[in-house]
Parts: sequence; structure tokens; C-alpha cells
Amino acid sequence: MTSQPRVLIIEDDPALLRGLSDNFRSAGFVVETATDGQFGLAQVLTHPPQLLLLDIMLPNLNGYDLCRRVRKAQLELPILMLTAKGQEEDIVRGLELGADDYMTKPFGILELLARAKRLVRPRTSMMHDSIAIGEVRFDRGARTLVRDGQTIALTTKEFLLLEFFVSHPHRALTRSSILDHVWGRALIVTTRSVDRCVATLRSKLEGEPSRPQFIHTIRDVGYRFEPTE
Amino acid sequence: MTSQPRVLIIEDDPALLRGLSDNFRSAGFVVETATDGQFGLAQVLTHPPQLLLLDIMLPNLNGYDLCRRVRKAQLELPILMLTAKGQEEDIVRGLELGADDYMTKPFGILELLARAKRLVRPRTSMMHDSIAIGEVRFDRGARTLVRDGQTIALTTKEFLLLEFFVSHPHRALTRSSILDHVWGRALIVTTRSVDRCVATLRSKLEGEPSRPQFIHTIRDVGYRFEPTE
DNA sequence: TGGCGGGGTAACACAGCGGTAACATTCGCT
DNA sequence: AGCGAATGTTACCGCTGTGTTACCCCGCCA
Repeated sequence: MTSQPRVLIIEDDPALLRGLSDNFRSAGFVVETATDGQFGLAQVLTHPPQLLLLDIMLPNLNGYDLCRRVRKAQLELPILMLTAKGQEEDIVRGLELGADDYMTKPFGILELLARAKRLVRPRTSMMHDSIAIGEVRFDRGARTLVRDGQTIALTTKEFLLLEFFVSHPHRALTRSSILDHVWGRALIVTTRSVDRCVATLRSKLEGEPSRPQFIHTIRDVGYRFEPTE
Repeated sequence: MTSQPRVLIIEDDPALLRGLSDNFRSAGFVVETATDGQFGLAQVLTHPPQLLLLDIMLPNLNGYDLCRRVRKAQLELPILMLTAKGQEEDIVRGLELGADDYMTKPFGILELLARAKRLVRPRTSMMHDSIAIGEVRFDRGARTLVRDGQTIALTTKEFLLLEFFVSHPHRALTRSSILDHVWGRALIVTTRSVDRCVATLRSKLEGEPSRPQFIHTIRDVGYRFEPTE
């Protein structure tokens, strides 16, 4: 399934870098390396790996800023920070900047590998039965939306459509793919039904329906769901 | 943002349990507790929280087995293990059993909270193919550009044009070849349409449109795309 | 059997994409 | 420097895709 995940290790200590590379390689990773912050960032942006192993103290661009830049570019790859700084506030800061894990030197290589493997482990993001969409909360169990205490019922189609949107955020979804997943290919309905259903869903989901916040339309293509904003 | 995530803390030391509860509550969590492995497991299965804080040493059912049972039930909720056992093999074992993080006592409450918050942070682990163009990121899946966290929508023509550019970098592209690939040979439009489309694309792509960085014009021929700078 | 609500289509309104034209500017050549 | 051609820029406008409203069909339930 996840054959040969690519890890990028950014670390300026040559000895440590080689040790890490060897260990990750024998653990089944494809290893790329960088020893410089600026260079590493460029590498991440041009060719994002499945996992980023990131030292804090780096020449030219430190790990915190690198992490911030990666998140600003809306890259969602897992980042494991790695540093001699063991102060609690450093760890908190790293995690708040968007790091996914944090280990302090000296560390056991087995633990590091275990944590790395966990980060590249495929995760179904459908774990929660209730999801926040801006001000609104989508309760999949009850098939309702809750906006400041008010419960809004969803019809079956609206529910399936929203589920499809939620499970494919930040992506251009064509009308035909929406039809496939929500209506099922067997049923022959117009793509206008999608528009119609999107309209009703918008009216329930969006606070200001004239300026859609979550469900953006892409002309000639379909729609794109942006949960955060 | 994510209003009031629910955390279940399973811990048999009453003093520690109260301390954790207070801290998590003031950090904005809704806290539920259990002091027994069997009871805790039942609670997880009947009413899964957004996060499980799990001690290893528990009466009736230890944390490892509890973790295994939760995963066996295909519950994907994040689990943060919490224990006095600091041996590396214990940590590795916990992570391999499906735990998402592992902290050893004594631990700093701030770090624990930071790690907990990370685990309930909604993550779209969907890695979509995207390309860096200078400071900007071109997200083909979403059909957008991202600059400084700002996402900029692309129209169909702009998207096709940019796709054509990025797939033929460092090359002089004639207007007629651009027309062929983006507009299709059948359609008869002026080559000025290309200029027009390039202009709008530049305005979205270039930081300083007066001095094009990425899309260079070649007089009497067409354009050339230089992704790096 | 009649009301009702989900959900599909039809009809109409409208907004924005994208094409062209007109004007401004730059570039190359002499 | 001056001129002409190519390209950047702005304005305008038609067309098509989408939002919106209305209507209707059909299954469900009393």
C-alpha cells in the first residue's frame, strides 16, 4: 500500500545525518537529505516528501521558520522536529507551529522510527462523528448541522453530498464524480441536480449565501470545498 | 475553532486524574474520566471521544490491550499513551499497537496539552500534487494558486494555460502551439486571446507584474516559462 | 385518498469568463 | 530619435454555465 515512503531529512550534522539516513533506509524509507535550511525548504516545496524530519538549528533558515513556511504554503505533510533543545516551551512552540511530533536529542533510534512510521501511516480522517465547518458543526451521527444552538436537519442527498465534500476538501470535484459518489452511476439524473442540491446545502451551511465561504464553484468543472476559512 | 473537543482520560491515580482533568478542562476540552480498563474500554466503544488519554498500568485491562481492542473495533480516534514506563521498547510497542503519541511520566503539562491539541487538530492528510513556482504554490487538484496562505482561484483557461506552461518549462512556446494545446485546434480564436490570458495569469502568478519573473515574453514568437526564478 | 416532503426537471435571471477591439507602451531597427 | 510592429492594458459585450424560483412527480403516512 504505502510502498517506500519518501522522507526528507534536514540536518546539518554530517555524522548524525548519515546515521539517520542509514536507519531510515533500512526501515524501508526512500531517503533524501539536505543540510541547509533554505535549500531544504526549496526541496520540500518543489518535491514534497511523505515525511519531513527537521532539525531546529540549521544554517540560513531555522527549523521553526521552515516549518512555518511549509504550513503557509498549505502543505500538509507530517513534520517531525528533532533537536537538542529540550525545553518545554520549545516543544510547545514547535507543535503550535504545525509540527506533528517532537523528539529531543539524545533519542533512541527505535522510538524515532516508530514515531516516523506512525506519521506516514495512512489515516482515515473520518474518525470523528462530528466535524466543525467554520461556525457550524456537522453531526454525521444525527445527520444534522448545528449553528449556534440551532439544529438544522439535512435530507439524505444533502447529507451524502456534504459527507463527500468533507472527505475531499481542498479539491476540485467534478460534477460527474459527485454524481458517481452521491447518486451512484446507475441512476440517470442531470448534473443540474447537483447544482440544485449544492444550492440547498449552501443555504443551510453558509451564513452569507451570496458569498459562499465553504462551497466554491468552479465554472465548467464543479465545486471545491474549503472547510477552514 | 473546533468547539470543545471531548477527551476521555483513563487513569487510576486519583490525584493525577484530577490534575489532568482540571488542566484539560481549562484548555477547552470537555473531559470524561475512567479509572478502570474494562470500564474505560466500554466508554470508548459506546461513546467515542475525540481524543483518548490512556495510562498503561490500569486495573482489569492494561493500556496496551485496551489500545489493541479499540483499533480492532476500527475506531480511529487518536490515542495518547501516558506512562511511567520510559523504556524505549515500551514506547515502540505502544506506537506499533496504534497509539498516536506517547509521553513518559514525569511530563510537563504544557507539552502534554500541546501534543493533545495537535492530535485533535483537524488534518487533511490528503497529499495532492502541487508545484512550487517561486513563492507561489500551484495546486492542480484544487485548481488554485496559494500565495502567503491566500488562495487564488484560477479560471479554466488560466488553469489549462498554466498547466501547459509547467509541463514545458524553459522552452520557447509559440502562440500557435499554445492555442493548439489550450484552446484546441478546432476553435478559431485570435492569438491575442493568448496574450490576454497570459496577462491575467501573470497578474495572479507574479508578485511584481511589471517585471515578469516566471512568464517571459519572446517577441515575435510567444512565451517562455521559468519556474525557478 | 389526500396531504406532505424529498428531490428531480424546467424556465428564467444573472453573473462572470473570455473574446475582440481600441488604445497605450515597449521594443527593435534604422 | 523616430517609426512601425508586437505586446500590455483597458473597456466592453455576448454567451454560456450556474443560481434561483417554480412546479411536479412520487413515495410515504395518516
